[in-house]
Amino acid sequence: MPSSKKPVEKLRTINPSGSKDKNFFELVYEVARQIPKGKVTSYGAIAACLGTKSSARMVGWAMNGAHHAKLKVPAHRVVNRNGMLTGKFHFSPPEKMEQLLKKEGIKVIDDKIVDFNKYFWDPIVELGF
DNA sequence: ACGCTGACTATTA
DNA sequence: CTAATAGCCAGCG
Repeated sequence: MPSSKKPVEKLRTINPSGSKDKNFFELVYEVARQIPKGKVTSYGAIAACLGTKSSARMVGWAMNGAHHAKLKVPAHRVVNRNGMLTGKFHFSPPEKMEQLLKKEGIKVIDDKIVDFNKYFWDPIVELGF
């Protein structure tokens, strides 16, 4: 990953004529915002909620743009399937992610959430899917 | 226009 | 049990 460290502002340009792709990013942000404090979820869960469970990577990519999004998105509450903070290095200070999680009552050891299953928040279930 | 990379996940060896 | 591989889709050189 030597390259590809550019601002994702171009993400807004991906939509030529108001396709649904733009909506996809919006949906990701929306779902992420629904995550209650002290809870976490995975990229795959959000992807599945949107119907694109096979494209969990796109959710992660959406998070990339979440930082520049107008509305705040608790990206720190979104981790991978193992409960590991794989995206911590994408935060302003990488430590900010686990810092926020610990602040919300979630224990993080070695970049991994303790009792992940216990704090897991499934959008498919919680949002009524 | 082609190919590599990536905040993922599930499957196969 | 852990390691490698294959789908996934959009952005960038």
